[in-house]
Amino acid sequence: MSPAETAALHRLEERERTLRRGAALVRENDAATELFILKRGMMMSFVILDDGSRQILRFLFPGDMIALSAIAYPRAPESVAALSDSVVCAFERPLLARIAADQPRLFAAVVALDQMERVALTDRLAGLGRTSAKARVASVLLEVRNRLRRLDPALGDSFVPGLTQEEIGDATGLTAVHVNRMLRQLEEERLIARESGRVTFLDEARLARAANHVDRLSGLDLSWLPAPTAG
Amino acid sequence: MSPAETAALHRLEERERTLRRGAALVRENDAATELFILKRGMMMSFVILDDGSRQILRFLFPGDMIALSAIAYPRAPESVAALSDSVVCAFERPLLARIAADQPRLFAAVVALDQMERVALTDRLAGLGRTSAKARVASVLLEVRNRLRRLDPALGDSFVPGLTQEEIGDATGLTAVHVNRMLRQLEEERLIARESGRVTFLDEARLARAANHVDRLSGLDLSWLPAPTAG
DNA sequence: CGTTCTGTTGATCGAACTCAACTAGTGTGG
DNA sequence: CCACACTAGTTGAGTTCGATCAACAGAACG
Repeated sequence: MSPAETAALHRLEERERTLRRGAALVRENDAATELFILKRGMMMSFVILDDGSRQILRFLFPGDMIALSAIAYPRAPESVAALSDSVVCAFERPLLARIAADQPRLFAAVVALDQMERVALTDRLAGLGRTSAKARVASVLLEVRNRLRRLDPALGDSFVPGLTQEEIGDATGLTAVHVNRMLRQLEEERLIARESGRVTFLDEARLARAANHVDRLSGLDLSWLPAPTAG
Repeated sequence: MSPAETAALHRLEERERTLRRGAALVRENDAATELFILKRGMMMSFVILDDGSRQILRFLFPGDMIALSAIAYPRAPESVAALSDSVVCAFERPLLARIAADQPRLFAAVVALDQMERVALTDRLAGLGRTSAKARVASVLLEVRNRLRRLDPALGDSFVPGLTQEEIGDATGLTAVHVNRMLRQLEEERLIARESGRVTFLDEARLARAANHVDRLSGLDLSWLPAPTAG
């Protein structure tokens, strides 16, 4: 990465904001002039339907870009709230425009990251449409563990998801009661173990199979991007 | 739009390819070096799960960009096939890179379009997770009509979806049998009428309510984009 | 030290699936 | 030109998965 690109990235991270668990960062239909990068903690984006039910669209981890849809929409299409105490960096829309103009390679990388998220979204869509409740719950566990491990490569088979069963339900389109039964079933089948909020994968291969899990980790390919611009 | 931008757009549309109904354009895991713009016809992107079931991720209409995920992934994460006889324009990845570098404003517009599609995807996700079978079927009908109307503003309440009930089922996570029953129910409730493949909306307001439909048409906001570059 | 949140468990209900049979339209090859 | 096959749609009967309702236990918390 060139010095100019590094500088541009740092400019995005000047203004920090702290959020407590449960706090809202963006509300649906808010005017969308700000974008964010999650610095620390875990957040979620979601929508509330007419009948009051909630669908969690995405879990957010440090490094994730929040509210990129502000590129196209004047109002936020989804809400964002903190699942744990979190820190975000806020920046204004025009700053991104300047990057698009001055640092095309950097902007293309942002777009590429967004594509990865889009693919994750389609995987989730396929899961919701076509897999069993047990598979969806297993899938959330795998996703969270994998994201956490990207932050701490030393993380093994044991971790604390930091999600309530209701939150897992809202992500998978299930009720909290049924999530509970599915977790219990995964436990009975010796795929996972649980103790006070901590989950341990006992047989990850079998769990991945039960979840219909597709591994997309096979490295990105950004080689086709334009060469770095000078200075 | 500046002349240079127009020229760049035309360069994307030099190579045309024709597809018959049912023909595959991209297969999951294909090497992804090409991108496409749909010129005429209707297509779909989908994935096939381990158990053989299909989840349709997105219906594609003229003007839509196909396989933008090639920006990030070396292999296609989803398949694309023609729902009717179609024409696409193919171009190579590096051509998009050149646009990113030389026409930042144009590239940002591409990104904005992609965001719109991302939002549509999240709306679909919420529908799959949290709405009834009837709502999902109604939602597909509304979506297809609205997209068709964007191409032909004269289109009224009567149209030919050009989808089989099985395809509607694969888009909504339902079986073809149940889609049939839901269509019949919408008919009995006098929300729609059907005759030999043609669908007529009898009470669009009530249909939209039944579908939990969110209208995102409220204009885009691209005003913050950088100024056009010279020539 | 009550109140609230989260998790657990049982009983019952209902939406959507599965399986099966049948019809109508559309080719299509002999 | 017809017989056969194939696709798409329709309908009924029975089953199942996950929702709903309800009750309670423990932890967290002000």
